[in-house]
Amino acid sequence: MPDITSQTYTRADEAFDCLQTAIVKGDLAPGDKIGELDLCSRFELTRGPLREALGRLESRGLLVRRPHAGVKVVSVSASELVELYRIREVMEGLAARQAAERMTDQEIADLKATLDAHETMIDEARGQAYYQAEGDYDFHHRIATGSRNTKLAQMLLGDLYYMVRMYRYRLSTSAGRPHRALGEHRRIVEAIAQRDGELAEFLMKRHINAARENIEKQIEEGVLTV
Amino acid sequence: MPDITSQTYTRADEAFDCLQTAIVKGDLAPGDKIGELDLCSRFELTRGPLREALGRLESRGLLVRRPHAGVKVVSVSASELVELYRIREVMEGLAARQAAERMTDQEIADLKATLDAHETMIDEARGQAYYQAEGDYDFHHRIATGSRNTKLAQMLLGDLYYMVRMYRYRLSTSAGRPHRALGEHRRIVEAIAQRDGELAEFLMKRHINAARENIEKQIEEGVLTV
DNA sequence: TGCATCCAGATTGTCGACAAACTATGCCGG
DNA sequence: CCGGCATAGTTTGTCGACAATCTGGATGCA
Repeated sequence: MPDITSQTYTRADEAFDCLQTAIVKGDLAPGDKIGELDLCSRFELTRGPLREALGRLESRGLLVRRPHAGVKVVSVSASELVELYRIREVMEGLAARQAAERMTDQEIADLKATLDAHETMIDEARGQAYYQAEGDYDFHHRIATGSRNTKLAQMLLGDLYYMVRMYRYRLSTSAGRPHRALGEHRRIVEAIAQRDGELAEFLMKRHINAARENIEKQIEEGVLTV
Repeated sequence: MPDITSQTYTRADEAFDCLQTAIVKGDLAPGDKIGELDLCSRFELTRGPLREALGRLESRGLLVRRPHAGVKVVSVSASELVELYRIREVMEGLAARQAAERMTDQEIADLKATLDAHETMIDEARGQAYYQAEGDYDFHHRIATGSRNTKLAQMLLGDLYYMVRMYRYRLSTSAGRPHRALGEHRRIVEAIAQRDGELAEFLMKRHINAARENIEKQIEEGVLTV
């Protein structure tokens, strides 16, 4: 019997993961024209699997490809980043509502514990920005999966979050925002724990709206290029 | 100068389109295990481009792939179809709101003309189901692009609609629904024409909600297998 | 009879090489 | 001096073949 857990990673999967993280972490800057054999030598694989991975990345919108002309990392303008948050607002609002209806008590308890861990991290102020960013991602990740909506989770985790994270390292978290964000998170979890889907949706939408406004402020201040 | 409009279709693109339409039209039934060289002989191409296309389809959620075990068309359960409509509700609501804010007067006029064309088609009752289905798709398509939200349109047109259309041919449109749907469309367009984004969003959400309830009714009646 | 094991066949993953298309450099004409 | 064009070089798209892995049936044993 084939071990169902072994998942047998193929070279294409490996290439896909490597490229995706490379793009998200910024090792491959937006707008870069990257050659296929450059990537082959960098990741120790041949062009076959690589091209398959490139196809997947293109389909997810992280790469743009012009036939015979090469592939370059997609460059998301600041205005498009704002549009991304508008999508997040409605989709994560839905996720929060469904999570309130469907999450198990155990999952909710874990979610609370996660927030406690985030709080100590923020209070200790060590690597504030990084940990806050990862903690934020963790929080939204749990709610997306908790919605029990397969396609919704797939779209959020597989598409939107990667594009948002591409720009996360550029965004300066304004002082005091981590604490405020944590408070918003706590209120959302409370609503979920009370199984109040309507409230959870409202709070989540407002939470992401606040994040969007924060970004728009940075754009006006010229911190982020349009 | 290379003609920007010529787009130079590559074999992989061709394979992608062929497979996508084959899946949507039902030529490849959900759950089918399909072999790579079967597909190669069917579409007159080799495994290289085919595998690239398969990677894209998999990334879009139309196929599932297990290493060394082959690829099969994704089978969306009826409950998952309902979840899809929940996503559509919030995303198309957003699209309608942004369309109300951003569509040009010309686009709105075209949209109205489209609805008029649909009405005559429905009244003449020729190919009612088919034309209604295509007309409905056309309507939503225009609003998605009219939102000027690149990623939103991409997710709707490139992901959700294909999965919904996979099941469209199974859904029996209940008598009188085309007329009612057309009326709902008209009201949405009116709101857009008046630049009332909030109302457009509300009406669109209600419109898709009605479609979802129609599907749920069919599920209860056993028309659609769960 | 039922179950586990093994083997054969077919299928998938991977690789290297050939042909077509684009980019850039240099040249020519105005 | 500038713009357009031809050519060389590189990169991409495509193809066929080899090796690793999974599926299904037959076999042996309890």
